Amino acid sequence: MKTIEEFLESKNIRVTAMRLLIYKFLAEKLVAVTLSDIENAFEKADRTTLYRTIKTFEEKEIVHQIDDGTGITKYALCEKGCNCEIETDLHLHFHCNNCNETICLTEHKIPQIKVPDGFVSENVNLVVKGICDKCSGQ
Amino acid sequence: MKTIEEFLESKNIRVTAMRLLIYKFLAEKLVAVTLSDIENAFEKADRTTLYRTIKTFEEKEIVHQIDDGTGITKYALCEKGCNCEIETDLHLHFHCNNCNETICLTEHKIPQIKVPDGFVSENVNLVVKGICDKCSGQ
DNA sequence: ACAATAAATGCACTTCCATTGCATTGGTTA
DNA sequence: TAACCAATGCAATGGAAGTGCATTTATTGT
Ligand SMILES: [Mn+2]
Ligand SMILES: [Mn+2]
Ligand SMILES: [Zn+2]
Ligand SMILES: [Zn+2]
Repeated sequence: MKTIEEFLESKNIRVTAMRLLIYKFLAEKLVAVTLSDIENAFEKADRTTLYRTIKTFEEKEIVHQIDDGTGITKYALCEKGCNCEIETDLHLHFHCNNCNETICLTEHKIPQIKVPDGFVSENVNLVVKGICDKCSGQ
Repeated sequence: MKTIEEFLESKNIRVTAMRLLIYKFLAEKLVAVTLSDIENAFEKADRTTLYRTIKTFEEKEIVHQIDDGTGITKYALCEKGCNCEIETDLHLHFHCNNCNETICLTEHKIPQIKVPDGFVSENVNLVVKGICDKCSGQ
């Protein structure tokens, strides 16, 4: 079991106090978060630092960005099977219309989508909207 | 063959000069447009009017909104088979990474997506990105 | 240990798009 | 014609993303 420090270093991410905190914050969250969510969790920190930290995580491919259609970019830690570095083979995302939370369905792969002749598919964004398990009352 | 005026009235949209112009603009476009696109096409008109016109068209369900992941909302006229009033049965959209245009693939229905137990799927946003037929050089 | 260097952070500012309040215009109806 | 309501125009706001630059902090070489 690697420590978080070792993990970050293995991804060529310099370890700082702020980065550790943000990583832990993301790790204990079960849902995708916005920059504002992180901002609210760390009121003392500057927004730019949080922004650049998440961008660093994204570049180093330990976080992926999610466009769930709300207009606000969300982020989540990449998990085993996430494969976000590969443009194909992305998992799908679920956005709850009730609680407004967005979660990765890592194990749910996006089916092969047929496109008309002449079109070349490079990657796919698939967001299912509806009611999540917590909100569906069961 | 209904006139545009008759069509708008049948949808409970009051006919104005501006609305006719915008409707025709959308109708002759083969791709989804942004508010800025409309703005550039009608420099004399105020941005707010264009904005509210497109929102009216959306409410009255003759236009649907497209989130193609560029961060800028796009709009396109609903066509036969569009069914955008019904939350299910949406068609897919294609965004070209080369020319940056987004088009409706109205005839391409979104396959049924399985979600885990407890989750209820209400609708789906599916955007395929890649190279369009014009840009793929054929 | 110290100086030189590079990276991370903080602050201010900007840009872009979406959206709203309110005054004005214009068209419809009694 | 007067009254009314919808459409339009102008101005301002707000939210989110992104950037320039100064400062602090960490790393490296001597
Ligand atoms: Mn995900
Ligand atoms: Mn469409
Ligand atoms: Zn929910
Ligand atoms: Zn193209």
